[in-house]
Parts: sequence; C-alpha cells; structure tokens
Amino acid sequence: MMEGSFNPKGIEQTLYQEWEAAGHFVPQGNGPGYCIVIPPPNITGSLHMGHAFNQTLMDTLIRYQRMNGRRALWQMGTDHAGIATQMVVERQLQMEGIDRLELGRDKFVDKVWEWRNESGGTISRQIRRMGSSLDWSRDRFTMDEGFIRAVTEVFVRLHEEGLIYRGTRLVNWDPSMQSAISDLEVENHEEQGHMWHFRYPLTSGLTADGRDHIVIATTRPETLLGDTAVAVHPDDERYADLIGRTLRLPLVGREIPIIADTYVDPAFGSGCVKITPAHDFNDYAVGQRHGLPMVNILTPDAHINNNAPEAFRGLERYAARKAVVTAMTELGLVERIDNHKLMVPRGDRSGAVIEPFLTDQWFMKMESLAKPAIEAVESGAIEFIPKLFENTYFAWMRNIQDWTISRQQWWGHRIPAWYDASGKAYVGRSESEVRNKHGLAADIALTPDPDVLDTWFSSALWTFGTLGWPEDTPELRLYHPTDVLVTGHDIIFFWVARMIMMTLHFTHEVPFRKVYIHGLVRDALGNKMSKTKGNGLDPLDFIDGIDLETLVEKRTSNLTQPQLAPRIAKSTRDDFPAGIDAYGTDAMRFTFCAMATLGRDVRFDVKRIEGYRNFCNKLWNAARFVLQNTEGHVPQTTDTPSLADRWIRSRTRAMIEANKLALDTYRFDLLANSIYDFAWHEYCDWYLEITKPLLWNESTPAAELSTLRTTLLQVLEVLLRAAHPIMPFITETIWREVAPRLGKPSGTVMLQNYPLIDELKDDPEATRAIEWLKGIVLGIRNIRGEANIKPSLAVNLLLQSGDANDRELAAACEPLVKRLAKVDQIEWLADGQSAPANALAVVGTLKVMVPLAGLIDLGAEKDRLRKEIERLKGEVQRISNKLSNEKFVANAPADVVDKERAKAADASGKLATLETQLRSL
RNA sequence: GGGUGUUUAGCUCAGUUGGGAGAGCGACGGCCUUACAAGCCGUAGGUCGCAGGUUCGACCCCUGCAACACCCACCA
Repeated sequence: MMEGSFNPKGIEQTLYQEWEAAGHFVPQGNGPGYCIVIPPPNITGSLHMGHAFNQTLMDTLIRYQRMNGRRALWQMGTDHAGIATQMVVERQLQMEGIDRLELGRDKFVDKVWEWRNESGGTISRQIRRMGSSLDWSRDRFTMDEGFIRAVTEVFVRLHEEGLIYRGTRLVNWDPSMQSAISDLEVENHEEQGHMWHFRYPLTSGLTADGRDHIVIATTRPETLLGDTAVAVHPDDERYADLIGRTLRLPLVGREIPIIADTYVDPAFGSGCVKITPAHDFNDYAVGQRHGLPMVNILTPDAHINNNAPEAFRGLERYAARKAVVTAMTELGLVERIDNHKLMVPRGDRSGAVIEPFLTDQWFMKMESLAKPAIEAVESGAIEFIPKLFENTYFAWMRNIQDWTISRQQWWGHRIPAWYDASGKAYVGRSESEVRNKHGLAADIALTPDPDVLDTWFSSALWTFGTLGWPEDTPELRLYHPTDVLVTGHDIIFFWVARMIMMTLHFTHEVPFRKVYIHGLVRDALGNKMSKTKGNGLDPLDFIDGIDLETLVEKRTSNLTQPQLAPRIAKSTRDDFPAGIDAYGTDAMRFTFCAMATLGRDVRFDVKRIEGYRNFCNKLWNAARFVLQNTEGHVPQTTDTPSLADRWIRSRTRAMIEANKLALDTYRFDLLANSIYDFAWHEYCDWYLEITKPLLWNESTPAAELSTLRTTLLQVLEVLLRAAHPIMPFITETIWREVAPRLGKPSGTVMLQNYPLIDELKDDPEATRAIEWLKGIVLGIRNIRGEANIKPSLAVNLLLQSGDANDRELAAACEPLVKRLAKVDQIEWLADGQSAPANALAVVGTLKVMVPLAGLIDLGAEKDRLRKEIERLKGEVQRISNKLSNEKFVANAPADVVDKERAKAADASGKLATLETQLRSL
C-alpha cells in the first residue's frame, strides 16, 4: 500500500536501476527512428543546474517519442574538454606539489585519463539520478578510439582540400596557458584603466604649430618598445607636412616613420596613433599595408624579451608598463595621464589578459564552409526554436573569421602532422602514410606536431561521429540527421554553428532538423551561477536535500579565490537558513519544464520546486484515494457513465490535446501547466469531490458505481501516461498499482503509448452540465465564505426562476450540490412566490438563495451584494458602450457582436435581480 | 559603435491569427470536512514601462523614448 505522503527517496534509484537493467533505454521495435544526442558534458567535474535543465527537456522529448512508438535513441557521451580539463588536473597536481612540466607529457596525459575515469563515473551517477533515459550501452567519449579516427580523417581531408592551413599570424595568446585560443574564447570586459599621452620627438624640424614633437595616446605604454611607426589620417591637415618624416622612438632610440592611414580617426585624441604591428590586431593590419617591420617584444609568458632595450628585458608586462612610464616621466615626455575605461580581453577559462601574439598556428578557412550552413537554416532544413536565434546565427556566420584550431596544450587530439628537419609540415593519417605519400625514407627524421586541436573541433563531429562515421553504419542511416538538438544559447557559435558546417561538409546532411535553444539557469536574483561567486547549486541537493553546514562547506571549499569564502558562507546562510529540503527528481524536473519559456533565462527559485513537490504529493494522494475506493474493482464491458464521468473524460481529452500541441511546439511550460491544472483543479478539486457522495452512498446504482470506479482509474491511468515524460518516477510507481485494476498487463509505463485523444470522447453536453454545477457551488461557497459560515454548518437552499434546463440539472445534481456546498435541504419556489430574507447568487437566470435565518449578518450580505452590483454595473456599462457604437456593430464579425449581446443580456439580467434583492433586504 | 531581447498583480512569469487581463508563490479571512495541513474553502490586488499612431476595438500591430539584460565589434 502507498504511504500517506509522497516520499521520492524510496522509489527513484530502484526504478532507474530496474529500467536500465531491463534495457528500456535501448531503442527497440520497428518504429521510425528518433534521435537526440546529448550535449556531451565536460569531464571537468560535476553536473550543474544547467545540465539538469538541459537533460530534463531532452528526456521529456525522448520519453514522449518512445511512448509514441518511435525507436528513440538518446545518445550518451562526454567531452574531453581540452583546456578546462587540463587546468583542473594541473591544479590538482599542484596541490600535491607536482609540476606539470617536471612530470612530462606522457605521464601528465596518463593522469588526465585517470581523472577522466573517475570524473566520468561521477557524472554518470548524477545523470542517472536525473532519470535521464540515455542509452548507456552506446556511451561515447570525444577522445575514444572512434573519435580519434574521425578527427584525424576530418583534419586530413580538410587539409587536402586546402581548408586547413598553417601560417604565421597574430593570434589571441593566453600567456598563463602559453597557448593560442580562438576569437570565441576571448571575453571582452570593460575595466578601469588609464590613457597615457606621450611625446615622441621629431628627428628634425618642427610641426605646423611649432613643436618639436607629436603626442600619441596609448592604454598600453609597454608596447612602445615595439613601435615601428606613428600613423596619422591622410586628410588630417594638422599633420599633412609630417607624413614621411621620422620620429625618434623614446627609450629605444629607433627612428620610426610617420605614415598616413585611414585607420586613424583624426577626431580621437591627438589624431596620432603609435603603431605596434606585433602586439595589436589593428596595428598588424596597418603594418601589413605599409610594410612595416614587426618587432615582437614579448616572451610567450608575457615578459619583455631581448628585442627591447636592456633596461626592460625580463620584466613582466605590467612591471614593464610601470618602468616605461617612469622612464618617460624622467625624460619629461609624459604629456598627461587620464583615467580611461577600456575593453580588456581575457581568456574565458584562465581569466588571464590576452596578448595579440605572433606565432605559427593551424587555421581553418571558414567562409566556404559557412555558406551551405547559412543556406541550411535559410531554407528551413534546420529550424531554430525560438526562431529568433536564427538572426544571431546568421550575424555571426555571415561575418565569420578563420578559426585558430591549434592549442599549445597536452590534453586533446594530437594534430596529425609531422615536420622534417627544415620545419616543413606533412599532414596524414599516420606517420607511415605521410612517409609513403611524400616518399620520405625511413632515415629522414620526422617530428610529430606537439600541439592539440581545439576541443570544439571534435565536438563539431558529435552527431555523425557518435553514430559510427567514417564507417557507413545502420545507426547513421536510421538516426542521422538527428531530430533535435537541445542546448543553451551560450554555445551557438562554439558548437551549434560548427556542427552544422562540419556535418554538412562531410555527410552532406544537416546534423539535426531542429535546434531548441533554452536559457541559462540563474539564481533567484537573476545572477549567473558560478563556483567563483559561490551561488552555484547542485541539482542533487534539491533531489536529496542538504543541511546548511554541508552546503556552506561545499560552496566554500576548493575556491579559486579563497578570500571570498566568508562572504559566500554568509550569503548561503541568508539564502538557505534551513538548508535545502529533499524535493525529489520529479519535482525538480517539473520545475524546469514549467520554467522553460521560449528564449528566456530561468531564475531558479526554491519556492517553485517546493510548489511542484507539493504537486507530486497531490498526485500521490489522489492515487491513494482512487486505489482505496477501487479495491477489487473489475471493469465491466457495459459502461454507463454519469454526467460527471463524461465530463472528466472530455476534460482529459482536452488535456491530452493541449499536451500534444505543447510537446510538438516545444512549449514545456505549457505542457507542465496543462498537466498541473488538469490534475489539481479538475480531477482532484472537482471530479474526486464529486465521486465522494456517490461512492459513499449505498443507494448509488451498481452499474453507475462500477462505471464511476472505472472512470476514476481510467482517467488517472491516462494522466499518469500523459505526465510520465516529465515526472517518470512517481508516474511509474503509481501506474504499477493502477494499471492492473484496469486489466492492463503489468510492466512499465515508459513503454506504454502516450495517450491518444481518441481514447476519450469530447462531450460538450456533460461539460455544460458540470459547468452549471460549478456555478451553483461557487455561488454558494462565495456566500458562505463572505458570511463566514462555518464549513461544518450546513445551510438550506432555495431555488427560483431559471428554465427547464436548470430544473433538470438541479434534479440530476442534487446530491452533488449538497455535498460540494454543504447544503442540507433544497427547495424550489414558484415564480413570484416570496422568499424569506436570503443571500442571493444568480446563475444564468436561476436564483440561488441561502436563507439568512440567523446565519448571515444582514449588513454583510448587503455589502456583498453592493460589491457584486458595482462589478456588474461596470461590465454592463462597458458592453453597452461597445454595442451602442454603430461602427462596432457594423465592422466587428457577427459572432463577436452576438457574444457581446449575450453577455450584455446576462449581466443586466443578473444586475436587475441583485438590485431587486438589495432593495428587499 | 552595431544588434537582440525584456518591461503585465508584492515576487517569478504565462497571455498562440487584435474582440471578456491569467497562473504559481506571497498577503488577508475561515477550516484538523474519513486522499492530501506538502491540504481545503473564500477574498483582495494590475493606468499591461512612457508617449504617439493604425483600427469600430490594442497587452497584442506601427513609430519614437526610457530603464534593464545579453550578444557582437579594432577606436589608439
């Protein structure tokens, strides 16, 4: 027997193990394929709220399609996450006092594999706790054997096609990692800095206004050491006569030219720009145009190198900045220093300030790859949901830059290139292939490229790579293109766009037909969750609960900035004074679905999950009620449904219809609302209450009772199937109790059909009847509530006026009205017959009266009437204004006008009745 | 600098061809009514950011403005 309140702890893990052991997550049957690939979680640690959100949506879709009979594959896998993982393992080793460089590459990579085996297990356990029905038997890793093969193949082919090339370029250089990174991995943030105005002396002569120097402005004084020119705008009259003359670069002594270039904005600063081609992207371009020498003044770890004057050599870049400013000050060459806000580029992983740095790297040409990828979205072959994100996609794709794909790191896919003694690069699937292809004898030494590829290079192959490419597999034919990609808007460029380009290029198919883009999970205040801020939350803590001290400990340990610990501890104590309750997986999943509004970030509020935990409990107890009242029930073939049975079946059908629409349009919020509203406010609030007097009345006819019990079970059973994709555990648990009573074969709800609307009949007549009943009951309840009549006290009821329909329904629903509104006697008054003093509700034209008889305070009742009269007056006024507007009557559709007329009649009828009533009191 | 989004009840958010402003939570009042106090019943609360325009009619369509958020970008 089911316990009195819902306790998720007991059921979830057992059920998941059962499902997995039974192989339910493996696609089966002969239905059409349906496939979603998981955005592979990084192996850097543990699952966060974003993963939980992401997976809830995917699992809902997968479970829905599986129930629809599709051969549904949810492809599992994890990402090696090159830089992120290397940093984590490096930090771990550091804490053990081990230096990466001392350890050496091979041993370090071994350590990372150890880490990945450990971390992978943690992630798998966490994902299982979310209830995610992934096919674990097909689990993949972006650096498994198959992926190494696929990555190599792709690299070699792109190189053969000339789309991958090696070159010396100015790239984004992360001095802390000493590696190149791509444009996307650089985050620009505004920071407070300074603008230094320096005087650069002319080698000879004077300026037009009689000075012997010009003034340049810079935010990076240390780059002065690498200046090879100063540029002015060609049309700038102030400097026209200086173009072609030279300056003496202070501190360095180099003679540098004054050049003219339209890049310079004459209105900004002095109109003179120092040009440092080796350390600034713009200056690089200017240098190229003017054939300027490039003087690199930095070492890979951002210290001043030997190309600079001796005094500055070996200084760290910010020390060098100070030294340059000091030296310039001493020379009297500082005009002034202003405060200045500037955009500072930082590495998204390391947080280090990025240097434009001249190095040899591998690049991918993107323009030709982007073209078909743009067309795929334009043509609708791929559809973004919400559509809005297509603009984001187009904007980036139409202005795409070449992709720096090599990383000076150890963890990742090795670049399949080898170098001979002269430094010439050979690309091939293996060293022997390279030797054969280029006729390189065995005695010619080849050195493998030490670098690895950007992590996103392999991620881009995810859909077809996981399905077996480059082999031609049955899975590729059945599941590719995949049906939908579900991911956050933060990786549209990193991942989605590159997947589209690579997949189209190599398979001539789109990777997926739809891309559902969801928002980011933020904390209750709308802040982005992060470990550094200490506002991150672990989904498992909402599932299992966590006490305050453990939570504080968890949030403040292993911080990259330990000094923040006290503040984080305090805010944690403020936000979760009693820790976090155990809400269970279903409540968490329901919360995510309910909050998945298109295109919006979600603020995760404990109040919401609490509400949905309560909903779980509601469902649980409704099931208990049904089970208690259907003990030993055997459904009969003859079905004689009452009005209420017909009504709830009809409403169930409407819910199913709404659910399907919601699921087909990826409106998880509407799906959740549809289920919640139906289950709580129709099935529980009304239908279960309606059944009580019938179930407990010995005079209820056997056939009617039997049908009632069948309906109780049937609707619950349909509801469980309908809700299963969102809340798998509770629905499975209850379903196993309920289904046998309907004669359904035992088993699992997850392999049942998703409800079809044809299982239930639409019944407008019954709907009207129950709406009538609700009107009567709500009217009486309003009177009772306003008059403060104790719920335990029964009232009598007088009915008057109304039509034949009212009399018929009143007779049919008498026991229901009595039960639902706690009414003792019901009596009809003839038209015109005077009634005792009473509180009045009007339903249609029917007068529903509760005799005052000492129960109700006359003054309070008058107030209640006046309030209702005011409301009705307003309504009548509004509608009559509308109807007296000839243009409205002439232009509005006939049905709208009719509707307004009916409303006016109803409202003014009620109004008249209530006004009469008020006078009579 | 360019672009996108958001602005609806105290809070978080729905509002699907323009035609009666909704939910959850919170607030207030009343209830241990034999599924559920994680519950039940009732009530209050909104000039739909601001200003115009189109229309018989605008939360919805158009224009402008404001605030906030995010994305992209090379201004020294």
